[in-house]
Amino acid sequence: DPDSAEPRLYRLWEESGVFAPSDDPAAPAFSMAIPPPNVTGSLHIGHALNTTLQDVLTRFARMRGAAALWLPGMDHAGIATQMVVERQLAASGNIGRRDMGREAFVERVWEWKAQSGGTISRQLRRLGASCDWSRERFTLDEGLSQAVRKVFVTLHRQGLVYRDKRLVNWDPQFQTAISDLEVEQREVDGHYWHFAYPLEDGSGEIVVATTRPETMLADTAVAVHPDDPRYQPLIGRCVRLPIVGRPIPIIADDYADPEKGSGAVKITPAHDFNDFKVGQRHRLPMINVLDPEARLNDNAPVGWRGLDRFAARKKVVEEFEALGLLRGVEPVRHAVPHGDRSGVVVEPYLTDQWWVDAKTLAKEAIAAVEDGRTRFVPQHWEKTYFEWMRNIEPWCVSRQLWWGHRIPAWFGPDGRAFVAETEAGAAEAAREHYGRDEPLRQDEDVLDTWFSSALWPFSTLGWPDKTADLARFYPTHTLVTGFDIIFFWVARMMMMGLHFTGEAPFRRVFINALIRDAGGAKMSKSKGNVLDPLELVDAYGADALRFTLVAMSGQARDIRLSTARIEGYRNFATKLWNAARFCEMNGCRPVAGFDPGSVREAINRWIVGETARATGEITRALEDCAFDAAATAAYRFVWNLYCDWYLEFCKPILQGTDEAGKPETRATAAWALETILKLLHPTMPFITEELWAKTGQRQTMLIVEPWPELSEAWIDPGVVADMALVVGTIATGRAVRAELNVPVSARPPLIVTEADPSQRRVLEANAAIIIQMLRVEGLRFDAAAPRGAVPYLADGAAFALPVAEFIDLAVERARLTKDIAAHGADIERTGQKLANASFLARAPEEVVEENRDRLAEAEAAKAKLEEALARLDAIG
RNA sequence: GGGCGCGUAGCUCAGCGGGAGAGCACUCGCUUCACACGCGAGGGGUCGCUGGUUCAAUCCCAGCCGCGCCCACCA
Repeated sequence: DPDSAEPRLYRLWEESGVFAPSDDPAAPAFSMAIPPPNVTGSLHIGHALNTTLQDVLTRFARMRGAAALWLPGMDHAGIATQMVVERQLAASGNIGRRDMGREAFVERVWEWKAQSGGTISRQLRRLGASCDWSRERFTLDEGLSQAVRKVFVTLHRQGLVYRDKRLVNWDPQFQTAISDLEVEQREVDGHYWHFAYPLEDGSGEIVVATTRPETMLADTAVAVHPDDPRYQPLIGRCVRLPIVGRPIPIIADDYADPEKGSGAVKITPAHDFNDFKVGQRHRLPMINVLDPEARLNDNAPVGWRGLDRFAARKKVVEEFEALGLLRGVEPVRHAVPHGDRSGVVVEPYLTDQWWVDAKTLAKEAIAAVEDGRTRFVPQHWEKTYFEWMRNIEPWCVSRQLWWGHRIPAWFGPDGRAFVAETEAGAAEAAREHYGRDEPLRQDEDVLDTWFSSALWPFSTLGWPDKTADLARFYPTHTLVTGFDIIFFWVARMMMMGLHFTGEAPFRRVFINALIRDAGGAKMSKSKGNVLDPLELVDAYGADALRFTLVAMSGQARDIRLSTARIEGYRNFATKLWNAARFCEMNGCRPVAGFDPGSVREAINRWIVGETARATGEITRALEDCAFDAAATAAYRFVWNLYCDWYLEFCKPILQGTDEAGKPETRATAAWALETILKLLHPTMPFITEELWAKTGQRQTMLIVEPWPELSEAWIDPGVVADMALVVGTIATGRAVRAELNVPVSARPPLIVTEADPSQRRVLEANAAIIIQMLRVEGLRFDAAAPRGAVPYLADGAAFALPVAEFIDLAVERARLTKDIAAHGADIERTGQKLANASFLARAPEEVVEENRDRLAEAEAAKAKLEEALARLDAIG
């Protein structure tokens, strides 16, 4: 019962301190920093996937003897959190943040953080996350704040952080600058309006087009292409800007595209990124006509001031129409930039902001991936990373918000900025500069949330102090995260990590998929297709959810999650439980000092080898982050090999009267089960830990048991071949019975009509197994099958089941004919291949050999079946 | 416009140079003493299309068709 067991087991782990890395100096370090969730958020299914994969890697590393540290923490998520709290204030009818004032508002956010901040960590615990809570960090805690200040000041001193007045993406809702990455293009319906601007001397007009008529109030030029013959005579002359009345020049610039519209384009340097560059080239005035809320400001004509941008748009169009200068309008569907959080249209806006010289920092971050210091898995994500990094733009890091790291810059009376880690440091610098004490005012702005996130892998380990943790656990081993934050986060951690520590912050980046609903749609609250991980845990258990997420975590970029799949893996957990129960009921308990390499019994030697094989597969898969392969290998081994075959093989021995074979088989079954529990533990920690305790006297918990390292030399090819014959005899025999509708209750003898001496030995040795599993009455060796016995072939041996009384001759004839035809087709194809001279000449010898064997086997089988069919015809 | 990825069984996906696999769904038979969340047996696929490379192509290359995502684009 996972409901009660899971929390109990989690408490046991947590209280015993096993989540903290071992301090054994001999243990190699393995570390990961969690992608810190939003402190006021709650866990969604994407977190569940991300968390599960990290936990699998952590538990795997821990069991392999590493000092495994998975460091948890939360992000203050500046704009997102501020938004939530502002909404709460609005909803509760409280005064807004501006009326509250900065201090009161920030206090309010801290209150909210205290109240909701525990949600995520509780949810992570429910999933079984084995992170070291004693090292939990928060991006706004004192240590990390110190790291942030240190980084900002250092970068500033190095000229990599600077203040600049230029266009930013301005979010009028939050009234802050946002970075390019926080801008989301949305397709919307709009219009192209064609406006005529009269030449200043009244000798004509020039037509420009725009989708944002209100910006014309800030136009400072009209540009045409220098080679455009239509406009040659106009270059250097002026138009009189309607409504405003300002004369503005007609300039020549390559930016104007003669193919587009009239070939002339209005230039609004303060409100358009392209126009800004044109304005810089031509030293045009930059007139900002908007206020922070995107209303017209005092640079707009009297009578227009205070008007909202969209109202202004309408009014400009009306005005042009009234002036007889509207030359056309056409509808257009186009992409318009929106704030990703606010959802409102953002405006290019001219302000002073702090910038990070990302281009310079990117150089080493690119090199580190190029030379493999950091690898992406799947590797193709490197291309995405390179693409962005090689075209990176300066990063605007200041935000006009209140929730976040206050920028460590103080302004003097003349506006000069003094950047220092402390106010005292800034004051000292100011004193030095001015020659006396001057009043300083700290920058009101805070840093982009991602600025502190960029430091996460080393700031959480104590940087800038030279802590023991930093020395031991940095760089981290693997980062597990989603592709949606490669730019926001991964790239920036690479830049900052390399710049400040000289080492890439992680050796490997595993990019996990995005979870969609069963139909492939993105999960969203509005669509109502959200699967809440906690509800799934309640319904199926954390292990089943975890196994599902791991099993579905291939290299594809999305996962379509359905509850049917989770149900399937819940059944797997039940299967495991029942296998353990079987062992318990049959006295299979771990034996101290048991040596798997020394077992004698064929079935036991076989399962020992298969266990070693599965262990190797799973280990390699986990090493490579091939999570789905690991899950599939484990699933198949447990269900289709251990349960379906091995435990069935054990029954005749364990439930028989002969005591001689029992001890070894019990010990082997228990050992294999124990190994299974270990192999499954990273993925299904709860049920395996529970079964670990239930199936033996344990000194330690499974979570700290050593990972199995089994010799693949235990895979004995002879035993594998022998058991293949036993399996084939049973499986094919069952198929024959089923096809011919032989009742389950019928117990014919099994007659072995052809078997070479070694096969005969194997069949005799495993007779009890065959008798029980094929439900036959006995095993006889007799070259002459009785009349009406049904023949079948398995692994080169021939068998007959005397079930004449149940046979429908037509059905049996059809069965034989179908098999003969199949062999015939095989013979033809293989024969053709072997008749091809270039195949014989160029294909590797073992491939040719394989085909010769195939041909011989098919021919022999076909001959035998034809013989049987002839006998049948003789009867019928 | 630039980039990335995906088209394999009814559905969701593995496989990625030597006769196509899994889970779910479907059909048939089983209350067989671990398990009906089960056991056993089945049906079902010109591996998107067209060329090329190769003794051999689902797998490698090119082109095309279809789908998705990211970046840029408010003349």
